[in-house]
Amino acid sequence: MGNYTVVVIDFETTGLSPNMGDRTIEVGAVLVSNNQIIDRFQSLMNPGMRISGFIESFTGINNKMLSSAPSISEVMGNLKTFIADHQLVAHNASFDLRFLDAEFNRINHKRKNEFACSMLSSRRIYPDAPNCKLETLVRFKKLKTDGTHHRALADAEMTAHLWMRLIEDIKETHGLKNVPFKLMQNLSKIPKNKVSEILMKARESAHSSNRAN
DNA sequence: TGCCAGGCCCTCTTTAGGGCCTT
Repeated sequence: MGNYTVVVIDFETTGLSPNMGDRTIEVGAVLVSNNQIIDRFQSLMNPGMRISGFIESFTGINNKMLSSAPSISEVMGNLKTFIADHQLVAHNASFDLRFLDAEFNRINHKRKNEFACSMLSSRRIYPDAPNCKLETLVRFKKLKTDGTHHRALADAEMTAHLWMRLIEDIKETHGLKNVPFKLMQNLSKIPKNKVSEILMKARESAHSSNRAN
Protein backbone atom coordinates (compact mmCIF):
# COMPACT_ATOMS: atom_id res chain seq x y z
CA MET A 1 0.00 0.00 0.00
CA GLY A 2 1.02 3.60 0.33
CA ASN A 3 -0.59 3.57 -3.09
CA TYR A 4 -4.06 4.24 -1.72
CA THR A 5 -5.92 7.35 -2.86
CA VAL A 6 -6.15 10.47 -0.70
CA VAL A 7 -7.41 14.00 -1.30
CA VAL A 8 -5.06 16.71 -0.03
CA ILE A 9 -6.96 19.88 0.75
CA ASP A 10 -6.14 23.49 1.64
CA PHE A 11 -8.32 26.55 2.35
CA GLU A 12 -7.63 30.27 2.27
CA THR A 13 -10.03 32.02 4.64
CA THR A 14 -10.99 35.44 5.99
CA GLY A 15 -9.41 34.59 9.36
CA LEU A 16 -8.65 31.85 11.84
CA SER A 17 -11.98 30.76 13.24
CA PRO A 18 -15.31 29.79 11.65
CA ASN A 19 -16.83 30.12 15.14
CA MET A 20 -15.88 33.80 15.07
CA GLY A 21 -17.63 34.32 11.73
CA ASP A 22 -14.72 33.64 9.39
CA ARG A 23 -15.47 32.10 5.99
CA THR A 24 -13.55 30.35 3.23
CA ILE A 25 -12.39 32.38 0.21
CA GLU A 26 -10.46 29.76 -1.79
CA VAL A 27 -10.09 25.99 -1.84
CA GLY A 28 -7.43 23.87 -3.48
CA ALA A 29 -7.53 20.08 -3.50
CA VAL A 30 -5.53 17.38 -5.26
CA LEU A 31 -6.24 13.70 -5.73
CA VAL A 32 -3.15 11.60 -4.97
CA SER A 33 -2.93 8.02 -6.16
CA ASN A 34 0.03 5.72 -6.84
CA ASN A 35 2.34 8.39 -5.46
CA GLN A 36 1.31 11.02 -7.96
CA ILE A 37 -1.16 13.84 -8.33
CA ILE A 38 -3.83 12.64 -10.77
CA ASP A 39 -6.51 15.35 -10.45
CA ARG A 40 -6.87 18.94 -9.20
CA PHE A 41 -9.68 21.17 -7.93
CA GLN A 42 -9.43 24.92 -7.30
CA SER A 43 -11.87 27.76 -6.89
CA LEU A 44 -12.18 31.19 -5.33
CA MET A 45 -15.39 31.80 -3.35
CA ASN A 46 -17.33 34.96 -2.62
CA PRO A 47 -17.67 35.09 1.19
CA GLY A 48 -20.29 37.85 1.05
CA MET A 49 -18.13 40.18 3.11
CA ARG A 50 -15.06 42.32 2.58
CA ILE A 51 -11.75 40.69 3.46
CA SER A 52 -9.13 42.54 5.50
CA GLY A 53 -6.04 44.20 4.10
CA PHE A 54 -4.01 41.64 5.99
CA ILE A 55 -5.66 38.73 4.17
CA GLU A 56 -5.34 40.56 0.82
CA SER A 57 -1.60 40.94 1.26
CA PHE A 58 -1.14 37.53 2.93
CA THR A 59 -2.81 35.61 0.09
CA GLY A 60 -2.72 37.95 -2.88
CA ILE A 61 -6.48 37.43 -3.16
CA ASN A 62 -8.32 40.76 -3.18
CA ASN A 63 -11.92 41.93 -2.80
CA LYS A 64 -12.29 42.57 -6.55
CA MET A 65 -11.34 38.96 -7.35
CA LEU A 66 -13.88 37.67 -4.82
CA SER A 67 -16.74 39.91 -5.95
CA SER A 68 -16.96 38.00 -9.25
CA ALA A 69 -16.31 34.55 -7.69
CA PRO A 70 -19.01 31.89 -7.32
CA SER A 71 -20.81 31.52 -3.98
CA ILE A 72 -19.34 29.38 -1.22
CA SER A 73 -22.33 27.00 -1.33
CA GLU A 74 -21.91 26.42 -5.08
CA VAL A 75 -18.19 25.66 -4.66
CA MET A 76 -18.82 23.43 -1.63
CA GLY A 77 -21.23 21.35 -3.68
CA ASN A 78 -18.52 20.78 -6.29
CA LEU A 79 -15.89 20.15 -3.61
CA LYS A 80 -18.15 17.54 -2.03
CA THR A 81 -18.22 15.69 -5.37
CA PHE A 82 -14.43 16.00 -5.77
CA ILE A 83 -13.52 14.60 -2.35
CA ALA A 84 -16.26 11.92 -2.53
CA ASP A 85 -15.48 9.30 0.12
CA HIS A 86 -11.70 9.63 -0.06
CA GLN A 87 -9.53 9.95 3.00
CA LEU A 88 -8.33 13.52 3.54
CA VAL A 89 -4.93 15.05 4.27
CA ALA A 90 -4.10 18.65 5.20
CA HIS A 91 -1.23 20.57 6.77
CA ASN A 92 -2.43 21.38 10.29
CA ALA A 93 -5.58 19.48 9.42
CA SER A 94 -7.53 20.67 12.45
CA PHE A 95 -7.64 24.13 10.86
CA ASP A 96 -8.86 23.07 7.39
CA LEU A 97 -11.26 20.48 8.81
CA ARG A 98 -12.92 23.08 11.05
CA PHE A 99 -13.63 25.23 7.98
CA LEU A 100 -14.62 22.26 5.80
CA ASP A 101 -17.10 21.04 8.40
CA ALA A 102 -18.49 24.54 9.03
CA GLU A 103 -19.08 25.19 5.31
CA PHE A 104 -20.45 21.68 4.68
CA ASN A 105 -22.80 22.24 7.63
CA ARG A 106 -24.17 25.32 5.85
CA ILE A 107 -25.13 23.17 2.84
CA ASN A 108 -26.57 20.50 5.16
CA HIS A 109 -23.83 17.99 4.47
CA LYS A 110 -21.93 16.08 7.14
CA ARG A 111 -18.38 14.98 6.45
CA LYS A 112 -17.70 11.31 7.10
CA ASN A 113 -14.21 11.19 5.53
CA GLU A 114 -11.34 10.28 7.81
CA PHE A 115 -8.35 12.58 7.83
CA ALA A 116 -4.65 12.74 8.65
CA CYS A 117 -2.36 15.69 9.33
CA SER A 118 0.95 16.22 7.49
CA MET A 119 2.11 18.70 10.14
CA LEU A 120 1.66 16.31 13.06
CA SER A 121 3.27 13.49 11.06
CA SER A 122 6.19 15.75 10.13
CA ARG A 123 6.76 16.72 13.76
CA ARG A 124 7.34 13.04 14.48
CA ILE A 125 9.21 11.97 11.37
CA TYR A 126 11.38 15.08 10.84
CA PRO A 127 12.53 16.08 14.36
CA ASP A 128 15.59 17.79 12.84
CA ALA A 129 13.57 20.22 10.69
CA PRO A 130 13.98 23.88 11.79
CA ASN A 131 10.19 24.01 12.27
CA CYS A 132 7.09 22.38 10.80
CA LYS A 133 5.67 25.21 8.73
CA LEU A 134 4.73 23.99 5.25
CA GLU A 135 7.10 26.45 3.59
CA THR A 136 10.02 25.35 5.78
CA LEU A 137 9.40 21.64 5.21
CA VAL A 138 9.19 22.16 1.45
CA ARG A 139 12.65 23.77 1.59
CA PHE A 140 14.01 21.27 4.12
CA LYS A 141 13.00 18.27 1.98
CA LYS A 142 13.67 20.07 -1.34
CA LEU A 143 10.13 19.35 -2.54
CA LYS A 144 8.63 20.42 -5.85
CA THR A 145 7.26 23.98 -5.77
CA ASP A 146 6.70 26.88 -8.15
CA GLY A 147 7.45 29.33 -5.34
CA THR A 148 3.80 30.30 -4.76
CA HIS A 149 2.72 30.32 -1.11
CA HIS A 150 -0.61 31.00 0.62
CA ARG A 151 -2.69 30.18 -2.42
CA ALA A 152 -4.90 27.14 -1.98
CA LEU A 153 -3.91 24.96 -4.93
CA ALA A 154 -0.18 25.67 -4.58
CA ASP A 155 -0.31 24.84 -0.86
CA ALA A 156 -2.36 21.68 -1.51
CA GLU A 157 0.17 20.53 -4.11
CA MET A 158 3.13 21.18 -1.79
CA THR A 159 1.32 19.34 1.01
CA ALA A 160 0.72 16.43 -1.36
CA HIS A 161 4.44 16.25 -2.20
CA LEU A 162 5.24 16.41 1.53
CA TRP A 163 2.75 13.60 2.21
CA MET A 164 4.28 11.38 -0.49
CA ARG A 165 7.78 12.11 0.82
CA LEU A 166 6.75 11.26 4.40
CA ILE A 167 5.54 7.86 3.23
CA GLU A 168 8.71 7.24 1.21
CA ASP A 169 10.94 8.28 4.12
CA ILE A 170 9.06 6.06 6.59
CA LYS A 171 9.38 3.12 4.20
CA GLU A 172 13.10 3.70 3.73
CA THR A 173 14.07 4.57 7.32
CA HIS A 174 11.95 1.98 9.07
CA GLY A 175 12.05 -0.85 6.55
CA LEU A 176 8.33 -0.89 5.83
CA LYS A 177 6.96 -1.98 2.46
CA ASN A 178 3.63 -0.26 3.05
CA VAL A 179 2.53 2.71 5.11
CA PRO A 180 -1.24 2.44 5.53
CA PHE A 181 -3.33 5.57 6.08
CA LYS A 182 -4.27 4.20 9.52
CA LEU A 183 -0.59 4.11 10.51
CA MET A 184 -0.17 7.74 9.41
CA GLN A 185 -3.20 8.67 11.52
CA ASN A 186 -1.82 6.80 14.51
CA LEU A 187 1.56 8.51 14.14
CA SER A 188 -0.24 11.83 14.46
CA LYS A 189 -1.96 10.76 17.64
CA ILE A 190 0.80 9.12 19.67
CA PRO A 191 3.42 10.92 21.80
CA LYS A 192 6.67 11.73 20.02
CA ASN A 193 8.65 9.27 22.12
CA LYS A 194 6.45 6.36 20.99
CA VAL A 195 7.11 6.81 17.25
CA SER A 196 9.95 4.27 16.98
CA GLU A 197 7.98 1.73 18.97
CA ILE A 198 4.89 2.06 16.74
CA LEU A 199 6.92 1.81 13.54
CA MET A 200 8.85 -1.20 14.85
CA LYS A 201 5.57 -2.94 15.67
CA ALA A 202 4.26 -2.11 12.19
CA ARG A 203 7.35 -3.70 10.64
CA GLU A 204 7.08 -6.80 12.81
CA SER A 205 3.43 -7.21 11.99
CA ALA A 206 4.17 -6.80 8.26
CA HIS A 207 6.90 -9.44 8.48
CA SER A 208 4.68 -11.91 10.31
CA SER A 209 1.88 -11.48 7.79
CA ASN A 210 4.43 -12.02 4.99
CA ARG A 211 5.47 -15.26 6.65
CA ALA A 212 1.84 -16.31 6.98
CA ASN A 213 1.46 -15.76 3.26
C1' DT B 1 -17.33 46.88 28.19
C1' DG B 2 -13.97 44.41 26.15
C1' DC B 3 -12.67 40.40 25.03
C1' DC B 4 -13.10 36.22 22.35
C1' DA B 5 -9.44 30.15 17.79
C1' DG B 6 -8.27 25.60 18.94
C1' DG B 7 -5.60 21.50 19.25
C1' DC B 8 -1.01 19.75 19.99
C1' DC B 9 3.05 19.47 22.82
C1' DC B 10 6.82 20.71 25.94
C1' DT B 11 8.09 21.69 30.67
C1' DC B 12 10.46 24.94 35.61
C1' DT B 13 3.39 20.05 34.48
C1' DT B 14 -1.13 17.49 35.81
C1' DT B 15 -4.77 22.62 40.97
C1' DA B 16 -0.61 25.61 34.29
C1' DG B 17 1.47 28.40 30.98
C1' DG B 18 3.16 29.36 26.62
C1' DG B 19 4.96 28.33 21.82
C1' DC B 20 3.71 26.20 17.46
C1' DC B 21 0.74 25.90 13.26
C1' DT B 22 -3.18 27.18 10.21
C1' DT B 23 -5.54 32.37 7.78
